[in-house]
Amino acid sequence: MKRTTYAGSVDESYLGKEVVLKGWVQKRRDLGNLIFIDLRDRKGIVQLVFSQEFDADALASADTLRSEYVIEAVGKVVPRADGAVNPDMKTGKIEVEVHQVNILNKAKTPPFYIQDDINASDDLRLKYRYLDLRRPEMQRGLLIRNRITQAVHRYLDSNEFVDIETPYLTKSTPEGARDYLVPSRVYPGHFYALPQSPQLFKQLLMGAGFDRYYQIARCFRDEDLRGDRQPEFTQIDLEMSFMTAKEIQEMTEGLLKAVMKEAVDFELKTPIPRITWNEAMDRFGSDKPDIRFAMELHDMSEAVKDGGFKVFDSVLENGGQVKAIAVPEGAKAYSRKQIDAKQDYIKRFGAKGLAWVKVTEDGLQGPIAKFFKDKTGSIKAAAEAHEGDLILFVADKRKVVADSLGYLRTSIAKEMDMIDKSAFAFIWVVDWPLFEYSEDFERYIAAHHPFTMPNEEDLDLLKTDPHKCHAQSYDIVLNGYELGGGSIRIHRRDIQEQMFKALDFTKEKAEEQFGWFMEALDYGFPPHGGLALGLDRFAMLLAGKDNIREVIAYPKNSKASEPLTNAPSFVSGKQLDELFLKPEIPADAKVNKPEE
RNA sequence: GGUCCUAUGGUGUAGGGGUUUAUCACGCCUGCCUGUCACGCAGGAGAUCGCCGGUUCAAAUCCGGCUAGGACCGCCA
Repeated sequence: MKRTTYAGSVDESYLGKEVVLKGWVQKRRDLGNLIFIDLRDRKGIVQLVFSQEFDADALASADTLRSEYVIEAVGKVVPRADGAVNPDMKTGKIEVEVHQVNILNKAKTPPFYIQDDINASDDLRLKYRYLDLRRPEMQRGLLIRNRITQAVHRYLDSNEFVDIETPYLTKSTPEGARDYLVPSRVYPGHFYALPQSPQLFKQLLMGAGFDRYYQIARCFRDEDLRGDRQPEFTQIDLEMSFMTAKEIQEMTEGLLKAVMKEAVDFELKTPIPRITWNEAMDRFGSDKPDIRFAMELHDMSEAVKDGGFKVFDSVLENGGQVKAIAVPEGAKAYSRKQIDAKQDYIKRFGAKGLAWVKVTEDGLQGPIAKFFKDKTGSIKAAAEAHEGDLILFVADKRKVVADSLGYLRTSIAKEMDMIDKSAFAFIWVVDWPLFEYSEDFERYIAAHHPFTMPNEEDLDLLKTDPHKCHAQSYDIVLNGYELGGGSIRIHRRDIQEQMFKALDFTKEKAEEQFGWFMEALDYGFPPHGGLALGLDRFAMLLAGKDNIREVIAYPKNSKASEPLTNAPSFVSGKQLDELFLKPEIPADAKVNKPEE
């Protein structure tokens, strides 16, 4: 029997017609000689009715049906009686009088309900991911993801972009994240690496003359996981020749506009606002500011200077900053205990403390208020605070101040419900530093990546004082998440060589690692640049989720394993022998995963 | 590598040394029921309270270790 339509698609246009439906039993309501079955497929749910009046055999069969049985049902679509209409259901005005039903497969009772708003653990959901994915909410997320990628293909195709695949088995390169390695059977002791991104391959495609490339590409980074980070993730990867940073951003805005329209029917206004990296750090304490709410950081140096509060004074004398945010109506909302908890939290960013005052009708109140009795007006003005507000101060080095207040800003905004959850607030963060100092490596590393073009006016600095250079790079930020980033790339060998030099590469090391790439720059390489968007994060944000696992069909758990297949796993000695591998596992190493 | 939180029938939970035969809800099973849609009613089954050890006359409960999961810091060019 051929399915005539989806269960969830049956509507009044089918009235009087015979339909063949296939799907899962969502729910059985057995009233004796009258049985209702909610039949579910990916389009929704329709009510089946079984009665002797339609077919006695079908009624008998319906009695044996259980949740999640897979069935096919033949019946007539009829209107429901006046009192039996269910206004909460899309298909609530009709039902299907079944005169034939076949069980296609039985089902065990699932470990959790196949419905939205379950609170089963993530572990259980991942182990039975195929059941989790039956839930409409999960299907909705994957369908939004699908609409995004379909819109991307359409928009880019209509703008002359060429979809080209790049290798997954490629060369390990220094810098950046830890690589996933794949041993070579043919070359003992040699390894491929899974790509952290198609970066150099897409640049070479510019060298090849394709001038507009895109790929929805999987990327791999062997680092610890977070809610917005998986070891394998998907980028919408773009690269363009002969375009300025501004032109690339405009092309991206066109893409975002198309995606927002098609995926969630949101009218994105362009141009998207731009902010420099410096301004983002100063005003929001973050390089990925959430601009759905204000509560910006304010420099309090002048207002608190010479107040006699030693903590502030000594920080300022040592070239640090005193900055603050004013929490609207925060004086009542935050108890001393809650402020202390915030203080404990920001210590992880290096903050030594969190100073605060409450703005009341009698002036400032709080442990440090006594230092600023005659400065109430200037403090209120500097912090843009009003009566009833709570002013939170952090005094420290620039980065500590930014991290701490940036965190406080977003966490308090969430707690105080200051965020419009229906908003999609995009912003470009431009003019990034070219380098950042790594405490770990005790040297400068590329802030974006080593192929990023410095600002034209900084090209001389690259030779003399490279670490002051800013870059022609840009991030696109959505609701406080780094949605994507890109840059104009270096297309001249001399600049690329200077870049490696600034990164403390010896000439030999640069040649060994990237000689193959730099040689390409010698053969008429066009100016070019591009950008990559994180598809998982994009889908997460458009689906209104707070974890990218919710929009990935088969994600890893937070310990980088996959409970469904139980990957990673041990392999046979034969497999290891073929690859010339011999694991040496320290006695204290954790080697077993659950259920091994 | 570090910090914090969690672990009790299939699922989610209550219980924080002995009034426990471990609470409740949903689910599951059996029976009844012709207008349900969170169907209803009656009955029933289902848990060695994550694992190991310690304290104690007595441990689901207190302590230690381990394991697993989650969040965060580091890490993520």
